[in-house]
Amino acid sequence: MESHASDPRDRILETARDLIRRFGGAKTNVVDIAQAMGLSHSAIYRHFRSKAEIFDALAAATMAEEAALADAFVKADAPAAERLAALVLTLHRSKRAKLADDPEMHALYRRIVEERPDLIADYARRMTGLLRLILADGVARGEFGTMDLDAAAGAVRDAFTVFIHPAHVEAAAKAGLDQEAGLQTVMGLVLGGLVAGSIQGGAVQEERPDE
Amino acid sequence: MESHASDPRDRILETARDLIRRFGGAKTNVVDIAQAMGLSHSAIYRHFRSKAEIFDALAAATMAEEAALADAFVKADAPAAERLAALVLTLHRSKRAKLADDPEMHALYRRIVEERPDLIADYARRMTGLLRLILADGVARGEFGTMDLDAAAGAVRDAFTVFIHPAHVEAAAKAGLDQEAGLQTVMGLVLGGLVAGSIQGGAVQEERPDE
DNA sequence: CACAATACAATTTTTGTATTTTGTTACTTG
DNA sequence: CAAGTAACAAAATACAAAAATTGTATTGTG
Repeated sequence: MESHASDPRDRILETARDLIRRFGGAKTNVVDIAQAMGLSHSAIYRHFRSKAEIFDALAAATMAEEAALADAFVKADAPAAERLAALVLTLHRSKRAKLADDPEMHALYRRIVEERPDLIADYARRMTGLLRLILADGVARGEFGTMDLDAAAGAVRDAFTVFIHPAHVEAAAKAGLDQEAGLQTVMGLVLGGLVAGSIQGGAVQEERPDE
Repeated sequence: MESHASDPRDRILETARDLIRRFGGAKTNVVDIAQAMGLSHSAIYRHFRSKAEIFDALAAATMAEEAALADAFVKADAPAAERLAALVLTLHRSKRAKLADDPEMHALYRRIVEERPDLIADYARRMTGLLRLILADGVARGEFGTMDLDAAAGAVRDAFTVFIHPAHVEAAAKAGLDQEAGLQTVMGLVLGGLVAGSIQGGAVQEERPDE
């Protein structure tokens, strides 16, 4: 886990990120990245097997940041309902902020979400795991009723996907809509359901690749 | 509301649909449609102002079919919870079936969903209205607790978007996943929340363009 | 005069080609 | 041998010319 700024992989990623922010993902190529670092482009291929791997790594980094953001709420000491609500709201705002502050990186992320279902499946799995932890804690604390934790975590993820999926967030933003009120309402509904308890999967709950 | 097969507009739409099914939306042009009807292409322009209008009308027809499908559950005489569950499940299965049986028309629909937020907003509005009717009935019957109907209907729509939005349904299908179990679980959660009641909007609930 | 065909201008798509970019390999250098 | 360069083949991209498609205006016909 060494994340020195001198790790060549990280330096490449940071340079790439900088170029993408300035000129966009479409106009950034491997030669440019190498040039910005004072190297020949083939030096890059010592550390990444392809251009796609560089771009994927940037998207993966974004996902990791979000997972870290979410993780804070899993570890926090507060009622599960509060943590769940705060987690989802934070992720939503993070996506919105990224769209506004860093549109080129958002566009890259959005593209990769569309063409790399496997990366998304991993991300969804990780996030669902975090949700599961909060739900389990909520049950342990007596806040929530009984439930099939895996099914419930997947259901919570699905119910909030529309507030976190970059394509939906972007569509809402372009239409000039604020999704936060809707998010709060869905949260009210879901928390009501969780408190009522007896949540079971309709069958074995599969993994879902969306998000 | 005359829908004779002899209405020229309908005949054009049916011909277009047939060609799209056979050769795909990309390879179907106005000249082809006219040719298939034994007309010159300019005759088509007596009835449609542009090619886009033809394609949009096909998507709108699909939306109307779904709205009709949903409407049956609004009018049915059964507990609101049952009707709500059946409505959402039916819409989900309808999208899945379309994807499997009519992939070219599904692709066209998916494309239009992406590039015509206004059409989608209308569709979402109509569907949300239907959901609202069921919710109102549920409250009247004493099945559900009190709620801000507009906010609740929007929240239900948002929570199930992932099971009905063509992009999500397609992504799940491509990954070989069945979404029905997840849908049932979300439904359990949402119904729990609706029964518990006291659902309010976080603020004034805006219209949402997704779906 | 209603309706359809033809002719035509404006776009858009396709095709073939030149250029750039990617990714590999063989070769330097400290 | 770790890190990099230079040279090169393969693939992707950009571009310009040709072809088609779209949409409109004009003309023809029952």
